[in-house]
Amino acid sequence: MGRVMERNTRQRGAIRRAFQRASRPLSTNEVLDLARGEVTGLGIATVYRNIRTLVDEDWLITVELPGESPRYELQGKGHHHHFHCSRCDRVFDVASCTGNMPEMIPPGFVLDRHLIVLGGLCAECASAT
Amino acid sequence: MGRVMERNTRQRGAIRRAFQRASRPLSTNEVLDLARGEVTGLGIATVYRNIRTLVDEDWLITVELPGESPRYELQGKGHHHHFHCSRCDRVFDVASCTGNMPEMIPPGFVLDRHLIVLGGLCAECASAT
DNA sequence: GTCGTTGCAAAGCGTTTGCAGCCTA
DNA sequence: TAGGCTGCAAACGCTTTGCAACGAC
Repeated sequence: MGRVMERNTRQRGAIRRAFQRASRPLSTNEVLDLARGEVTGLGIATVYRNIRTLVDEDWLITVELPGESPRYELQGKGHHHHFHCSRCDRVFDVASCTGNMPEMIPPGFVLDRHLIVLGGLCAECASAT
Repeated sequence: MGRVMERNTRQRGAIRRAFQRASRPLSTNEVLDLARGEVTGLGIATVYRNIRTLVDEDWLITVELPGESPRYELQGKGHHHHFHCSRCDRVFDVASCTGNMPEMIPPGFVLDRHLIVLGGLCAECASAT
């Protein structure tokens, strides 16, 4: 019994800070770029391993998007959805939810989750047109 | 100029029929399994190549789901969304749409698409519990 | 000193591509 | 018969894993 102590390495600290500073979900490569600002030579395998660990311990949640590699963001933001910018490829949080999902399902089906992904241009890319 | 004639091979015919008979979006492997019923020895590369061709000529549309490999279905079904069964992994069409997406986006963002994915158990899996 | 963690390189896995032979038109 | 199409195997890109060295506690 008893969980093994988790160690605080420079790498793990840099990865955690990348998420804490970001206001949006990050991809593995975005984390690698951000964390390399602190830890040069940081390996991609270390980023993958730490993200998995942080998801396992519920510090991060996985944000799955259609046709995209997963993003990750801090746990505890409550129910929300996401917006994917087709120009810069970044993902942003969207606060509200339209509700009335249950009306949409066929008879006999049991609904236990729903996901909404919006797409288009983020404010930055839209104004840069 | 002028497009090159497309040939009707046994393989392509079997792949087309798999989609015509299915009432739901199919994955590459589902297509392989179904089409192999007609064409033994059918190669997976042929399935990938034909699906790509059929999407390019708008005979099929791509159904992208978060964290899943893409499914494909016949073009021309109009606006609808999808339900993913977490037990059998099959995907089903869902007819209606809740609307009021535009209200959800942050200021400055330009919305050009939205996607809703419902999840849970399909009628078959739910009744088999 | 222990043993969790890291970087590197190799292994996996699903998808794509090169190629020689096949087969439709 | 031309050239699009197919099956096989190799190549790809992304993610995971094996391993010896490293370093947090």
